[in-house]
Amino acid sequence: MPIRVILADDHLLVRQGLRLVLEKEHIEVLGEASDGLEAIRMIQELLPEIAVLDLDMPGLDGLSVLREAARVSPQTRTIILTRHMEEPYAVEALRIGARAYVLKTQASTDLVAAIRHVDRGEVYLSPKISNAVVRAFLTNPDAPNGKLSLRERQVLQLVGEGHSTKKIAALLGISTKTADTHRTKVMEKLDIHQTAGLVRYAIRNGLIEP
Amino acid sequence: MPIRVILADDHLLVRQGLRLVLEKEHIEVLGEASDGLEAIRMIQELLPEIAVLDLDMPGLDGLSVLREAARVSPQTRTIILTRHMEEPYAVEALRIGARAYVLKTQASTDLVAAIRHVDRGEVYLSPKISNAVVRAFLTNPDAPNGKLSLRERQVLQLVGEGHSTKKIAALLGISTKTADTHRTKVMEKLDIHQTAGLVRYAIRNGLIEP
DNA sequence: GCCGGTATCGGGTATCTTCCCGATAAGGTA
DNA sequence: TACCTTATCGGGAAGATACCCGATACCGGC
Repeated sequence: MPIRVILADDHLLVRQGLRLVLEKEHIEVLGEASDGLEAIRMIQELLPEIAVLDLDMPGLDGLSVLREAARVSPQTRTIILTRHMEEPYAVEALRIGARAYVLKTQASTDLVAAIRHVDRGEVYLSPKISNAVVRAFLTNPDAPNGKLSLRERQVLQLVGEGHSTKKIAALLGISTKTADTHRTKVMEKLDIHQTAGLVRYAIRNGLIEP
Repeated sequence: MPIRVILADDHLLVRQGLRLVLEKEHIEVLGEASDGLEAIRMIQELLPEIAVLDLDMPGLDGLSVLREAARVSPQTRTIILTRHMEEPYAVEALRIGARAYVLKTQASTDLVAAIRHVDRGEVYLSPKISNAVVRAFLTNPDAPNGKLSLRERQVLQLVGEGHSTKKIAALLGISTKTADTHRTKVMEKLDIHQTAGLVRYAIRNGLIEP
């Protein structure tokens, strides 16, 4: 039986290319998602062995999807696919439970290798990231980088994308008041007190694109 | 004789996926470049009919490659492949001489269509970008970037810096209502309708720092 | 001399933001 | 067990935003 995966990346062109790569290797692509929420729905419905998640997606980023995916389909293993070489991302991803971290700058064989390793229950890291991650784990076993909680980062990202609090609440499936609380918490923690400042912070920290 | 192209994108994984897509369509991929300088060397050596260039590349971005490519191989036609949907990028690219502008969020058939159109000497734009670009050309045939008046740019900059309308009015020595009118005008002209979007626009256009 | 763009100002309103106050529950840590 | 963080939800209020309507005035181009 072939390995069954879903692909989540906001670029259709990239998804279709990856699908060809994987199908050539007899890896079955059950579905494609263009944003985080769609990815979660798809994982919940299709229960794939493996989910390949882009780190930069509108609405919900890969790390947030990761956490939610573990809830709706614990047997699904996740692979983070990204252009970020900074190890904080990788460390955070692994901490949350990702089984592999693959750089988009690597060859497609790297993704295939990651899928095969993860399918066998192993953890896989792109060669270029390995050293940095191991070092990061050794030097700093706990304490990530951010003062913000995961939920707060999600809300911040959506604020940066221009969504209203009500819209954010709808996207995350929580009440407007809760979304507002998260937003307020973010402002308090960062000591930033207008939308414009939040947007600039989100851009500086790579949560969104300018 | 098949169409001969080179691919320039800093993500190997993406390049390899695209290569499969194109080869399936009997488009020959002469070479792949992972940065702007490599792309130029490759264009100079291989003289492809078409060069597919990512806009975000380390070292030299797609637009700069565009200019240089026209010098070293005038017969090579260029296609910009990007994740940016903002029309300023597209307008600038076309101004410099790109023959097509394809979004990564579109289907791979879109890139294939672009290559075929460009090979026939035509210009191709991703459907989602077309309207915006046409509008930009019609409403403003010249004028580099200045759709906004001086006063409007001042207000936009102050908005981006996080000031309230009242504060902006005070800083500029005008009434709150006037400042509000300018702000509204900016939103209308740019077709952006939340503060977050204005901030990102201001950053993209160098009005403020992230 | 008319038209378009810029700049100035105002009333009004629906929505959103920012910040108070409060609460419950789950989870890990000391 | 006691404590803290996180996440959830609510009422209320003051201010800001987004957009609707209107107006006057200057300036430059055709």
